[in-house]
Formats: sequence, structure tokens, C-alpha cells
Amino acid sequence: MTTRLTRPQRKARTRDEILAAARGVFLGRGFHGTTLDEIAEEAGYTKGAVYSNFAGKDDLFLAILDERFEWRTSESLAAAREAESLDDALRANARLYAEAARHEPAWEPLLVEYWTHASRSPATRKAAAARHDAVLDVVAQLLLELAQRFEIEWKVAPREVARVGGAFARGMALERLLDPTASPLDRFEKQFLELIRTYLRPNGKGGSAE
Amino acid sequence: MTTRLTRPQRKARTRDEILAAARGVFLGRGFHGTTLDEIAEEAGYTKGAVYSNFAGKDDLFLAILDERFEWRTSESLAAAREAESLDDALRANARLYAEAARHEPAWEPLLVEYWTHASRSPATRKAAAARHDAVLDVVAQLLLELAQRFEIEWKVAPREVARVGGAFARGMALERLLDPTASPLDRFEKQFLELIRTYLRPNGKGGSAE
DNA sequence: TGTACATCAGTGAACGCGCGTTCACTGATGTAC
DNA sequence: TGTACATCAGTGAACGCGCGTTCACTGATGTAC
Repeated sequence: MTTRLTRPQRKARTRDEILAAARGVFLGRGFHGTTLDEIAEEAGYTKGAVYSNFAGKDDLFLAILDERFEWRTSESLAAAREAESLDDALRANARLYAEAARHEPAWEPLLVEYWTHASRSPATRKAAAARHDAVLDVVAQLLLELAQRFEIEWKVAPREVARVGGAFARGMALERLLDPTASPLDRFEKQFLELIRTYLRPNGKGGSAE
Repeated sequence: MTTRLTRPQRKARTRDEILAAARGVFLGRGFHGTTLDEIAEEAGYTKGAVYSNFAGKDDLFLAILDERFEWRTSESLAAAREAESLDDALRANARLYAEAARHEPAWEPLLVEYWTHASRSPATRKAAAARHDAVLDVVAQLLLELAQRFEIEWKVAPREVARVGGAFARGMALERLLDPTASPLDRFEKQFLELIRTYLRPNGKGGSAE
């Protein structure tokens, strides 16, 4: 099974291993607390290997952002598209947020830590902003699809609903940072749903949005 | 007017000057980006003066937290107590949040950056958590007073309403970190009000809370 | 009102260390003939 | 199928620098008599 790999394959594998190690170390130690040395060691390489695959610490983190974007959005879209009612769809997504928070409570704090860091450098700020915009775009698109499928209307632009929902989830995740017992996650699902419903209006057929 | 000061007065003045300088530098550069050297210089002293008045960088930041707690809560309580209706009171507080965000957009990111840092060290985590708890307690108390004065009921514990409101405001503030034009603040006031109203129920006289 | 000693807020320089980044090098993989 | 050379992923050590913290010292303020 130890198939001989070509050079590009071998390199891609190394990149993946470093990325996986980086995810773990960043989650465990935070952005500033993470050293490239530890990532390299965790992956079974030296720091040089990191620099051979990524431009630096920031670039490495952006790669993690991209990776996460992929699976989180596909998960979210799948759940919404399988749903048989609007309520189902919203509920499923609330649950996904809660599960993510349960499984990786350190993620949102880590992301925000990176944001504060990125906001200090124009280039990195742009790169991070682009990723966040992409997330909002996907969720907005999803909300739009739901509105059409289930004949409802959003009182404000779907993108704003996406922003509000994400901001709320993030804010609540941060509440658990200093006190993990604060505001348990099962409550969160209900709170999240109520918040989103605030922006909903049944559609009397036509009518204009925004 | 250059009154001669006693030693304790002089020291208190130095402490205040360092604290004021620290607030500015922290807001401008973030927690990790701030150096004690710059704070000292900004205040017109040397680093030694900082260590003569504070135990270190963390302790200095905690002092800023305390200072801010004082004026933010007194502001908030005053606004609520002057209000003539529940709507007035909520609206006034929504406006205070928005004004704070307008005037010091860097505050919430800074606070969260500190939280992520504090969460890594048990002692500092506790200290930061205590401050946050105090804020929640004050707001919860305020919400309780409002409920009694205006004969309404909170659907969940006031402390949870306080948490939800704060978390939402914080989450939205973070949205503006990477893109300052995102989700303008005038919209925020309305969103905040709607969110809080979700937790309100008119009081048919008696009835149990929690 | 004056003198001698004690205190201590703030100085300034040095310490120590961690960490992101760079770079000359190596040896396995790939290519040309 | 084999040989000579080129490539380049990953090594390992060094660089450079910033920064939080420490500490012996100083000189103005305070105290005792």
C-alpha cells in the first residue's frame, strides 16, 4: 500500500499534513500562541517544509480558512437543500452551528483573533475580508433559495440576515470563551431560530424585497 | 495652579496618565501590537514607571477594563432610569451601544483579543471572567428594574437577555473590523431593539419568570 | 526653622528568550540521451 | 537498461529583532527630633 508517489503528489501530501497539523495547533494554542516550530514538529517535518509550502504564518492560516470554507458551506448547503420545510432548513443550520461550536469551541475565538491580527495589515486584511465575504455570499444565496422554495420573504437583504446570524453565533461563542458553562448550546439553537424568524415575512405572492 | 502634590497624589496622577496613554495605544494597536515602551513614552515616562504602578501588561489591561466598566455602566443605568417608557429605555441603550461603536470601533475587537489571550492563563482568565460577569450582573439588574417599572416580563432570565444583547452587539462590531462599511450602525439600533423585544412579554399581572 | 536620615516613585540599562524568516546545502526524484 | 546531469522538497542552523520583565540606582519628598 506504500505506493510510490511522484514529486508533486508527495509535495501535496506534505502540504496536507502540515495543514492538518496547523489546524490542530492553532485551535489548541490560538494564533499568536502557535509557533511554526510546533506545527512542523506535529506534522513530522521542520520549519523549512512549512516555508516550502506556504509563504508564512499568515498564508498558512488563510489556507485553513479556505479549507474550512469548503466543508462548512457544502455541509450547510446540503442540509438546507434536503430540508422539507423552511423550519427544517433553519433548524438544521442552527444545529450545524451548535455542533460546530460543541466540536470545536476554539474555532470562533481563533477566527476573531486572526481578524484582529489581519486588520492591522492591509494585504492580510483584504485576504481575510475576501474569505468572510465569500461565506456571506454563500449563506445569502442559500437564504434566497429558501425564500423562493418556501414562498417567504426576507425583510432585509439576505446578506444582512446572513451577517446578523453569523454575528450572533460568533458573539455567543465568545461568551463561552471565558466561561465554558455560560449559555449552553441547546439554548442557542432556539435563540438563533427566533432571531432569524424576526427577519421573515410570509410572502403574499408578489411584493418587493429589500 | 501648579499645586504641589503629596507623594500618593503624585503617584495616583502618574497612574492615571499611564492608564490614559495605555487606553489610546491599546485601541490603536491592539493588545499584542501594543508595547509597554510605547505606552510609557506616550505618557511621558519610562517602562519602569509602568511596572511601578501595575504588575505587568495584563494587570494594566485589567485596570482599563475596570475603568471602562465604571463609566459604561453608570451611563447605561442613568439612561435607563431617566427613560419614561420601556421603549425609551431600550432605545436609549441601543443608542449607547451604537455611539460607543462609532466613537471607539476598536474597543470590541480589542476586548475579544484580550479574551483570547486571557483564556490561555487560568489566573488571567478568571480575572477577565469576573469583569465580564460584573457587566452582565449590572445589565441584568437593570433589565429586572425595567420589568418591574413597566410591568413586563422577560421570557428568559434577565442575565441571559443581557448576554444575548451583548453578544449580538459584539458580533456585529466584529463584522466591521475587516470592512468598516459593513452593516452601518443606524441599522444596528433597529436590529438590536428587535432582538431584545423577542425576549419580552407583557405582564398579565402575576405569572412566573425564568 | 533647620538638619539628618528614610522612603520610594520613577530611571535606564541590561537580560533572556522566543519566534518568524532566511539561506546554503543535500539527497532523492526526474529527465535527456 | 544505464549513465550523467538537473531539479527541488525538505533540512538544519543561524539571523535578527522585539519585547516583557528585572534590578541596582537616584534624587526629590517625607519624617523625626
